[in-house]
Amino acid sequence: MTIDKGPVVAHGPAMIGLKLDDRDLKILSILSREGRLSKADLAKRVNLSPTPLWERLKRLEKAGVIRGYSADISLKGVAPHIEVFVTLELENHRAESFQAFEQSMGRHDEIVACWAIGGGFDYVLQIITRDIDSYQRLIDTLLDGKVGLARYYTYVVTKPVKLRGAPPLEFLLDGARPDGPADGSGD
Amino acid sequence: MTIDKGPVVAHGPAMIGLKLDDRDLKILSILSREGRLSKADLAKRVNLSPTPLWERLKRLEKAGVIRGYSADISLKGVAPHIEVFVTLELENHRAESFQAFEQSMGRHDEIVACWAIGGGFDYVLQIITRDIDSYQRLIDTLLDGKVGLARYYTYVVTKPVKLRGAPPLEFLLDGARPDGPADGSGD
DNA sequence: CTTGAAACAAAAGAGAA
DNA sequence: TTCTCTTTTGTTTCAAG
Repeated sequence: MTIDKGPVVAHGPAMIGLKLDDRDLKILSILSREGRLSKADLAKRVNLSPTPLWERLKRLEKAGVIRGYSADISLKGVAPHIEVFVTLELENHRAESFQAFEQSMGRHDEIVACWAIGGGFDYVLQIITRDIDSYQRLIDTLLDGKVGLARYYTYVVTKPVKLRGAPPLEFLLDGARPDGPADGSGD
Repeated sequence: MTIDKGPVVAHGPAMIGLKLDDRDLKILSILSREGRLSKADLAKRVNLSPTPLWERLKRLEKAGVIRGYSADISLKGVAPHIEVFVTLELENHRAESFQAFEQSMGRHDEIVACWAIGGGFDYVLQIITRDIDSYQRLIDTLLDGKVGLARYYTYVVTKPVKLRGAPPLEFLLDGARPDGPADGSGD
């Protein structure tokens, strides 16, 4: 059975040179932490009336800067689970191997994220699964498949130290600041 | 169609003892992908009228199962940036070293996430920064501080293969399935 | 769980600065 | 243009059954 879980990666529309002013920044910054804030309240927080805010939002969403919204689910107190990071290397570096591997990523819900990387390994995987046992079964599945794994290292998360940051918008968009004071509030 | 898996009893450090039925699961699953869906629409999608849905949602939010909502920001085409994973080990493993290190995580917006891990390293860091140069400056800051880094490995992301998805709720909450059919409905 | 009503938010338009 | 103001439609929340 192949479940189409869809998109392995949803690239935003290839867009270029969208200009974001300070208010856009603030909007993004607020929404990245309070994704369900009403547009009216958001407008107040950035000193705008609803309509202009609404237009900015639409622009940001259309441009793919805001890719979507999501609820932050905590498994704590809901189900036993472990979180694991894996760095791994493929046996061979032919394009078809990469492709086969990357497609297999989409077929496992337990693999919640995957990045291709440089620096001694080919991929980093973030996995959430029930326990070590089902983690090992997942790895075995990957090993058994046509995907050739040369080696992999397992890092079990013992404690989340810092969770869920938004990208450092102010820092990235405002060249100079060493470590942005994320908030220009006081409007 | 609704698959009846029977209620699952939540457990964890806080021992909440929250019972999640199939509909709660579906609600979580939908909201984790469409975090700004209106409650009215969500109600329709799970065959409920607004009020009971509203009560379930409130219960889930109060219990901390839904921790919050956030907008997914994509910087593609908006700002130059690189994403980096770092595995690192501290020089010494005294409690105060860990504590100092973990506090320093909170002081840098570029460090978007950090996990304590077992397996040869102490931490995994996920970093988003402007370029290699500012990445290196960040590392230097950590090296200069009282936080003693014994060694660290840098993995620059070359391609996001699978973007952070929801935790595999159905899989975690429903014992046996190897790879859950994420959806129990044809609504 | 349903109805239904009052309070509130979203979306779109007319027009002023 | 970009914002404010206004209207219509739809959503949220809660009381009562």
